[in-house]
Amino acid sequence: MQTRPRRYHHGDLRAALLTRAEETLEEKGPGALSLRELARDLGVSHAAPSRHFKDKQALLDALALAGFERLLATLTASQETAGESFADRLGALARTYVGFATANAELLDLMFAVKHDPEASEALVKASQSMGGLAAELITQAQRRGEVREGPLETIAIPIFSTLNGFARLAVSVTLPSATLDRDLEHVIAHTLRGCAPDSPAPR
Amino acid sequence: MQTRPRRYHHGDLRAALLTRAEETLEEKGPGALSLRELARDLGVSHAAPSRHFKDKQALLDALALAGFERLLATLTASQETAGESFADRLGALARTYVGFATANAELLDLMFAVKHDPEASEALVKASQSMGGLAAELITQAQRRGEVREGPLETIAIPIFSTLNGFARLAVSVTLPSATLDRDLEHVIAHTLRGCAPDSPAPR
DNA sequence: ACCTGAACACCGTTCAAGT
DNA sequence: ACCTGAACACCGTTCAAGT
Repeated sequence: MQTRPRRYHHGDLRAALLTRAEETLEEKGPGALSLRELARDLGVSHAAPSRHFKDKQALLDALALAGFERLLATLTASQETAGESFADRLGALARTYVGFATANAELLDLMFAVKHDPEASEALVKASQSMGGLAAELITQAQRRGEVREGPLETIAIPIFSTLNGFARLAVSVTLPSATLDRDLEHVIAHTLRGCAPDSPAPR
Repeated sequence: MQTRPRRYHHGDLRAALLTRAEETLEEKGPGALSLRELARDLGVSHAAPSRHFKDKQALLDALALAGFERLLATLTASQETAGESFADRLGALARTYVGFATANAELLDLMFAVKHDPEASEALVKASQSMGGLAAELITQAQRRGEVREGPLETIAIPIFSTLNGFARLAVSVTLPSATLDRDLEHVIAHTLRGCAPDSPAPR
């Protein structure tokens, strides 16, 4: 009765699992994520997912990795439409980062979770380091423009990224009231800019 | 054959559950935390924990709450032995915070987890806000001493706490290499101090 | 190559019943 | 008041077997 032959079950179980998993992750939290339920939702047997992910943890790792890739792409795009000044670029980065965090709260939690499979960790470390690379670009460029103080990269990049990621995660946890979130973010950006400013030129 | 009569099972199941839960949390991660195994470890029936925690989540919430209380106590103590200057006090706070984070990685994850029971959340929000109170004290005092720029409290406290908590969580996740952790923390402290410094007095 | 079905050992939660 | 034992509905994982 099917007009077109149905392919395997509907094409790409692996991708379908990831998509559906991320939906239920964000909707119902990580505790409610069950391989069996995923399989049920997609109309395959409960053992089918094991063909694509050896483990439940393997699926979570894949989810986290995809999250890093998406975040990195969004951050990179934010830099392309931003102005030239460090203030503009940092602002764009921060707002994009926090936007991603609030829209993907559980996913962000997963991405920075303490525990991962040792082998998947490698890919995850690499992915999170690409974000460090992006921050490095931003800063060295701003240093060349004289908008950021001189000094080894990591003495500036790590504090900035700590602040950004820290604020994003506070925003997403119960800690910060969401009513003042936008305003608070602007304070964080302003504060960060202060900390990056070059030493005021000797007055004369 | 017991020389002394055994009390109920050994006194305080609730406390015993929390203690044991935190041990296995830090040892084997949150996924390995099972109420049934906890009960087995303590030699009670698998249904016994439900007398003290209506839920698995309730136990996790209690764990998080205890974590906040312990962290707050440690931070408060760190201020009592620290010097008078803002640099000293902030440094002591930061080192203590990061020390707690690395020693209690999984617990910190739990404390700032996205999802909690609505009713437990209230207590958790209150607990995390006491930390805000501690930061507030630190800053207003430093403002009075002229070591921190003027301005509404939240424009300084939120950025500081974001940085602190952000660094602590990066340190604990896969993101930062542990080899340079101490050095990186000092950079973060120095950077934060810069961002808090009062405007340089008008030269004359 | 990809999936199924049955099986195994484990969960969390509930509830009558015991002391 | 605090705990037990059985029961229920659910897991993740494995493995022979099917196509």
